[in-house]
Amino acid sequence: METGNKTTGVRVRIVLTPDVALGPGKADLLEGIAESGSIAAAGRRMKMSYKRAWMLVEEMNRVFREPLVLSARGGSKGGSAQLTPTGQTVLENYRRLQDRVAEAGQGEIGAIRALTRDMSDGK
Amino acid sequence: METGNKTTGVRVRIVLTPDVALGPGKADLLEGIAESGSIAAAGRRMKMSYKRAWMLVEEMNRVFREPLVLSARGGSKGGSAQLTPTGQTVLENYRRLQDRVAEAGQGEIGAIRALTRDMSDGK
DNA sequence: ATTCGATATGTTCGGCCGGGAATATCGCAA
DNA sequence: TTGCGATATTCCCGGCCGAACATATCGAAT
Repeated sequence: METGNKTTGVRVRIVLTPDVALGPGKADLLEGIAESGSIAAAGRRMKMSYKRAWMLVEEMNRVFREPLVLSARGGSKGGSAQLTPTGQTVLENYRRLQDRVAEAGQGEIGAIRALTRDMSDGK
Repeated sequence: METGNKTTGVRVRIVLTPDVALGPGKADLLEGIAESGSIAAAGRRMKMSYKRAWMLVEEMNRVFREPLVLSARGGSKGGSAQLTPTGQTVLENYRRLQDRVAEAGQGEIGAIRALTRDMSDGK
């Protein structure tokens, strides 16, 4: 289905500035916006408050040279949001990064997981 | 110098259980313990309170089948700590994972960074 | 003009996470 | 046997983060 699961596997974060990073959360948010055409809907989908979703979008739009998300107020639907070409590029590259990481690191990840205690056996 | 820098590049976290993960922080802590032979010293080195360092160690020792760190109280130096073979294996695999991720993802990471606004020149 | 739903933004409030201090315990060495 | 330094553990407290409310604003459609 979709990637970037939180409760298992590996998570990748690109540290862009000392206090701004791009990880699974923002990537999923971008994807949700692209699919739903709305910041609010994307936020609801991942059980995130609109305020927080909007703050993440605002943060992303700040750190990149061009905004990743364009939003519009008003209209028949009340408003809308969509990814810019830059936003699509960032999302695509992040998803590809996730895939490559999962593949390139499967040996090490497996080696580490094999040493963990829970699940795998009964309990 | 050393790996696993926090303020730049990419960070990898292996989610082991819904609320326990292995990331750069714990890896650096393991490395510090291996080098200093002390939880307290490793914590000081990375400006982390002893309490927090000890809690992280305790957490790691719990999620893995065998402890990653063995600690001893008393003695001429007051006490000591060292990595078990399992601990060394985990640390080695994590470091190798970091390297592989950095290499395998350099294209995507570069593509994303190239779109950011700040510091792209030397600095 | 009124309605509607989403964007945009401020404010408040509670939880919880981590730091710091305090305390106990251990074992070797002097 | 006393001292030392690190491990082990508890308690308190302030700060920060996010949730939840509360508004304000916009624009197309009715």
